[in-house]
Amino acid sequence: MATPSNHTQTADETIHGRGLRMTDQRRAVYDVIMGERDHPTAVEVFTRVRSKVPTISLATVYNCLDTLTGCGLVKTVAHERESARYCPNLEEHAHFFCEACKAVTDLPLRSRKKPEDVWEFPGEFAIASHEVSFSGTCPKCSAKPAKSNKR
Amino acid sequence: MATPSNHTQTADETIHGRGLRMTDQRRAVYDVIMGERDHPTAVEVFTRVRSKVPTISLATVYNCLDTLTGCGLVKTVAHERESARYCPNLEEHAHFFCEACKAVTDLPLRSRKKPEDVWEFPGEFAIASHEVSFSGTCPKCSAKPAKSNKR
DNA sequence: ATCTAAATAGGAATAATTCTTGATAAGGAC
DNA sequence: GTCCTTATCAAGAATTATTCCTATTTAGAT
Repeated sequence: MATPSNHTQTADETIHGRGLRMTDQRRAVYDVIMGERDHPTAVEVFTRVRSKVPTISLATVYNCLDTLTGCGLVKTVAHERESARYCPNLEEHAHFFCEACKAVTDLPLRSRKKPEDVWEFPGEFAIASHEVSFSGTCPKCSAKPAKSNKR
Repeated sequence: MATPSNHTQTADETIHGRGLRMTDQRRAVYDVIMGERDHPTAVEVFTRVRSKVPTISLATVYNCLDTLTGCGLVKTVAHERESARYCPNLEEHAHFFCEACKAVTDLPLRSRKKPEDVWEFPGEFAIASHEVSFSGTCPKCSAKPAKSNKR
């Protein structure tokens, strides 16, 4: 029982449940994503993981991210044509992308609301998933005196 | 006044309004997108436009698409990490991507509904735009006896 | 300790898009 | 109409993110 870390335990179980192994690389990638909840890109994950596992390759980071998302431990966030980002929040939520500071904020679903209530489906569509992203200016950047961004 | 075509006129005006020219290439690209409302990719547009302007290059198609979206005549549709698609529907709407037949369907906003009502914004976010995409199976594909897709 | 399949590192390959550059063309000044 | 300026174009090179390939390593089972 020697100080078991709470979430890693469950992740181990999930991975083993799929007949896969929790390797150092996978754990390090998972810990990076759980650690800073700032939606890093694969390259950002790579950079951070290197401090723990200096020999890891970018390809392995991509592999680990695939495995983790395949197991449902991490979610991929796509926004326009930018690099994919990774998110540890498994609750249903949307994302806000600040055009000024590039920060990504999670937007939880309001209680009792469903995305299907807002758009009209012309027929019997079977919804498997959805992705919602807002862009604009976040509170922090709105407050600032315009931030020398444009120009 | 000799038989003015309805939408092209407005597009011309919009483009001229920005100090740009309505060239053969731009018109051809615009007409392709307005013609078949099936959300083609840049390469698909390129292929179709070639029948009208056989010397056009893919780079020019990309340039024209940029110009048209910049003028607000066409909208870009991003879905996961796939090629961008282009859409002539300027009304606020979401998209449904059928995983079986790859068709993209426009989903109009229900009246008096707003996407902001569904997700919670933790602070004063200034929303400039949003993109919403659903994936799953469209009515046509749901009806079929499973379609030999997987496998 | 040995064996087998999974996983990794590293680099090559791919796909979509953007950039660069010299040539072409359109609209306005004269 | 001719000249000039600037926008636009075509073609291919370059870039970026991601995936693929393969020999080597490793974990877990026997």
